[in-house]
Amino acid sequence: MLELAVLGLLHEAPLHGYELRQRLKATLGSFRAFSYGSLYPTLRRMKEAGWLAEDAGNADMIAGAPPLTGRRGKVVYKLTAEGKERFTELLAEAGPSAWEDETFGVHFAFFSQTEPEVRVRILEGRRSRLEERREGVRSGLARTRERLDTYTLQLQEHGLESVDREVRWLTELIETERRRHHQP
Amino acid sequence: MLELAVLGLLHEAPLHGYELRQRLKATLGSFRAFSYGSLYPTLRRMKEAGWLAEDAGNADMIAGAPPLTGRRGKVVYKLTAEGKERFTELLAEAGPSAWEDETFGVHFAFFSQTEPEVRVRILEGRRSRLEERREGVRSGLARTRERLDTYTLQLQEHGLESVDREVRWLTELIETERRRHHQP
DNA sequence: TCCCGATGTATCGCTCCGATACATCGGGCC
DNA sequence: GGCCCGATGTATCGGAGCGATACATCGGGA
Repeated sequence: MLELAVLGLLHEAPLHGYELRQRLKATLGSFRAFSYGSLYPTLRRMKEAGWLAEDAGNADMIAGAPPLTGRRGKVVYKLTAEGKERFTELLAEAGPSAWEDETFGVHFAFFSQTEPEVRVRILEGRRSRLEERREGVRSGLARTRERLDTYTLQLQEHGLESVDREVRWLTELIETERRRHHQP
Repeated sequence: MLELAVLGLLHEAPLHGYELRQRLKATLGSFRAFSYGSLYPTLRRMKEAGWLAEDAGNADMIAGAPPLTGRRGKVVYKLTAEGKERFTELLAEAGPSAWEDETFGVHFAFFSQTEPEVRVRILEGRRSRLEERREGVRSGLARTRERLDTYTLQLQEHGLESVDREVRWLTELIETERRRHHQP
């Protein structure tokens, strides 16, 4: 997952780790954070896989960096051609890997670079996923309602409403997509 | 986390792994699942820690189990005295460990066994946690709104509304708690 | 001058997930 | 009678991500 996010962000511009994380927070918002504990290992793995390269030209140099001391640290990453290819490849995926809880947000964040049909398929996939879950919870709730204490019940119902809300949100998005798609 | 959930469920009745998981799903609902991949190792760890014991008396025996074949499998777990103590101890905690994203739901699920003041403190802690996050997202959004594409924006705003909703929910719960608490 | 908070890179141990592997049991169907 | 399938049941493995932590530099304000 982080992989896709990194590819997406570096697709716009080369960045170093710290800034990457800032962008991650700004882009995914309350959806997900991604700590350095996953970021740096992921960057290493991706470099090894050949998706990215360290941009040796040091970022600080640009703004007339202080002449003394050979600048250490600040490793700037940029996408390689393979990295860009990989990004396109991942963006084209419209399976469960794109609409599960942990993944959907990241895919959605890069929807503006995603094919319209893929967008719709992901949104619909996500929606049916949630509808399934809603039915599961609903029926479980119907079966065990009387056995549950107030708090458990409250938790369940709040969860149910959250799911409902997301389903409605998705429905709106899907309709918007269809309108845009059918009369461009 | 799973630890608390297991303690809570076994506090009500002895269960075997499979049923434990069913209860986990039924109790936490859409909040969290906990797969076997975490459940069984956790059970082992907890047994080693002395919080649970395998109830040798086999569950199937009760309903006049088929006489042939020495019943294999079906390991029934029950709390030890130390386990019950540990549960009480965990229930009394009212720090961040009780109101973070991953933990709050589990703590909430066992609120009926939790001290009223602890309940309120956890609810309030959770609420300020969410309010903090909301402010973070809001200000980030204000700063970068024009730079974001439609989808990223949509994601942020949906996230913001979700947080808002949960804050409102918590506020209601807190008020209910206070009413109950002050005039019992 | 000194210290603090932001910037910056990096690792470690841990929890949890998803996939997978098995084995058994009861019921429905041909 | 025989077969298969879905529910019940126990268990492990690899991998992703998190939170804490360490450490170093830099700019600015007291």
